[in-house]
Amino acid sequence: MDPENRFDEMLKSGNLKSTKHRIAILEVLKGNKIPLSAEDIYIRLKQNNISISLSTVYRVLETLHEKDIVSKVNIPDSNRAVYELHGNEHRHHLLCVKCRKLLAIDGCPLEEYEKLLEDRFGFTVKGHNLEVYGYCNNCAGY
Amino acid sequence: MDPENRFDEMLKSGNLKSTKHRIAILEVLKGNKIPLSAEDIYIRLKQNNISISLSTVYRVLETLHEKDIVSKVNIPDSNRAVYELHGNEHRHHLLCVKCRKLLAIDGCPLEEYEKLLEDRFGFTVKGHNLEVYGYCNNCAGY
DNA sequence: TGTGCAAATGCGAATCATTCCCATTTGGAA
DNA sequence: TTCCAAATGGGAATGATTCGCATTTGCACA
Repeated sequence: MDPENRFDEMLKSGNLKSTKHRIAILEVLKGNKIPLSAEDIYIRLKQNNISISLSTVYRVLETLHEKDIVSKVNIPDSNRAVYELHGNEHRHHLLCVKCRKLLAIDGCPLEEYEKLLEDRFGFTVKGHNLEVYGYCNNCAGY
Repeated sequence: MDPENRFDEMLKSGNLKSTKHRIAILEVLKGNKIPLSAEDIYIRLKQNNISISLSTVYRVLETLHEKDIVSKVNIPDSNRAVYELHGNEHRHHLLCVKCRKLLAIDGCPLEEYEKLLEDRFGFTVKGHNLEVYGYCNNCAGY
């Protein structure tokens, strides 16, 4: 199945209309291994001569995030969020505080921990945010 | 040792001058088990007839955070930060997305995981942010 | 294949936590 | 007590994100 049809399916399964902007944003995300900010996406779309408003980029990302099509990553010590198409499994990232590079980590160490918290606190866990930061191997010497 | 002297010590050990505002902020934090936002602290100080500027509250919190006297907690899905006096060990929180209550969790499940990441990615881990969210036992039924 | 209407979008203004600027005040070393 | 770097006040600036509202568009149904 070609990518655009796959995106159509994803949108339909979330009861979302399939619009050229949503497809275009999904395509930008698909073309990047690194999570992108709303503005990054906006700029890439402009470069591809796609006319869109920054508000729309935010709205689309928010919508796609609600439908679990896109995941939202909060950058530590910053008020920026970045977004990525997620496969089915959720993941976390390593942020280099020097070069600001983000590395994706597959898997998540918190599954049993969440169960423990549910037992201990009578809490119904819906999710978590985890970002790990430090120095990447290029920046390790400071 | 009385609390004020203890705060003096904490400030001195971070090469910080001991000012009445810093002491007052530390006292507010000490009097609250729940992490407070800069504005929460500002309001409490005003209620105690302490004249202070909101900028100063932010600056003091930032400084105390840098010196590891206070820890900063980012609230998921919000651009607010809250602060608490931390004992020596770091901790995480459970956020109820309905009533917005924060529950402190003692301990941290990520110590070995960080070592694993260092080995796997050649990354020097400096820290992490982890917040878990869901429904507390009062809000569990939605 | 047209029609209608809810959903999506554009665009600029508004929000809101936080930071910045710079003039004034203050802690504490000497 | 003096003096200077550090701390503070207060208001403006920032910057990411959201909101309001008029306009456009996807698509279900006729």
